[in-house]
Amino acid sequence: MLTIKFIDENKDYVIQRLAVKRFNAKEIIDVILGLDKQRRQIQNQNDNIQATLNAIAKEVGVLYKTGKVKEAEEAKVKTAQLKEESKQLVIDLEETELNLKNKLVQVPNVPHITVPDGKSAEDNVIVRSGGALPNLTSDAVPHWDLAKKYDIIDFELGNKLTGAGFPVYKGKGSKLQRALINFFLDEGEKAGYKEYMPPLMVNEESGYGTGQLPDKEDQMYHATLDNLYLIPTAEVPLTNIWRDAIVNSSEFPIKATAYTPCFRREAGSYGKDVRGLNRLHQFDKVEIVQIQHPSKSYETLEEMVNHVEGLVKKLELPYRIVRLCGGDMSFTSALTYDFEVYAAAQQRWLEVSSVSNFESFQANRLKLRYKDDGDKRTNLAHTLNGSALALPRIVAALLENNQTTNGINIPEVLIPYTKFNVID
RNA sequence: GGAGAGAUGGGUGAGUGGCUGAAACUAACGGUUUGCUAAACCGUCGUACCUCACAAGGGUACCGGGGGUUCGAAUCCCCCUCUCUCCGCCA
Repeated sequence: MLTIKFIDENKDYVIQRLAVKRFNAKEIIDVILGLDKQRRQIQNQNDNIQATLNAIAKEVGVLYKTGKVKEAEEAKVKTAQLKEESKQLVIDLEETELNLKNKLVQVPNVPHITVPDGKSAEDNVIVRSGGALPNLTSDAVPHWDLAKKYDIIDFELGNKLTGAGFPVYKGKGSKLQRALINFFLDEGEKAGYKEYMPPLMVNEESGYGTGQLPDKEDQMYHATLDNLYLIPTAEVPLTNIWRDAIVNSSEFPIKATAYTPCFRREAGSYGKDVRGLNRLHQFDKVEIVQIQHPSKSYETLEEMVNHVEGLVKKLELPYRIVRLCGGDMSFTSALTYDFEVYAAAQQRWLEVSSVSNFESFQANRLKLRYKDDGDKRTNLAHTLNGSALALPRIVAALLENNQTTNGINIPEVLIPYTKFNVID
């Protein structure tokens, strides 16, 4: 959520930059600024009435104490009408605030100045790429066939236990998951991230805090009896740690990482996108989060991108980093880099990480503020997060790219974790 | 799940209808003094909104959340949430 102040002070810029996200902001911004003006007027009126009421109440107290009962009774009479007026104003105020908020949450984050114009994924800009594309033999097969051949991931068994999109990892497949998780967490720790193990279910407030609610409600599994949501990403519990917090800027950067399973309903997905590990309802991911001073958040974004790049490099996967264009960016992001790895048998680039700077968009909802030393004022912090990394598509690429006639080779860096060097 | 107790500012904790946005102590920060890993003393020390220059000043709201009684509520009443203790159940 953008702040009204920012919109007010940068109206033309906001309209112009939101056009890059294919969002026409002109009209809604006028409505927002109008509602805000109205809101201030109403509050001002009501404050004045309250002040009068408070004064009368004080007076009545004194009159009673000095035995002037008659005068006190007279003073009381005056309050009735003021209270009526105030009541109506409070109703108006609440309604106006609600309207205002409803409009405000419809406005996406303003894309950073470097975000390219564009409609869809076609218009994303490849920033850089690395790693060599493997030369597979002609009998190379996609990962879902390999999973079956070596009996390491069982999709049918998952169907039996739960349903589509809930695979069962077996034997070396299971150990590979564990290895990747530990590898990612260890790398995160080396880079200065503090490890957390958060709850996998969150309450409504947390859902609102990071923006999954209200609009992405149907993407989350909802335990209605207790009104809890299964997390779609560790970003939700991890970032909400700092909901309603005021930190001293000397604590920046705050760096947190967590491994969690992630649960996504993925309503509306179909076709080759959901084949095998490409898209699941439950998957494992290590997430990194940073909270940073606004003046340094873009340096931090670069640092996070470099961290993720280091991971795919160490896994020896062919990758490319793309800067998302306005049309392909998420609602909440100001700048996003996607990481894609090449799955050689499917001959597809698979998105494995998305690293974003949300600037103060998320912090505004979270009420995550900071204070500079010696300054009484609070400001909104900047939040950033990224996957480092999501497992399934990494596994898909590892299996497909490293297949040989003798089995699937494990990248060097993972062997200390898997304790085996080939899946056969 | 049953019974009871409780929820106050960074922490401890006072306050049961007006003089309380809230004592006291403590932590933190700034300063004075003395000087050796410190003490004493003084000062500052919640958030949001309105007015307004995001200054000073003024106003309003907030003592877990919501509603009510009253001229006036941290204080009384109702509902909810959470925490603690005991019992039950249990990895």
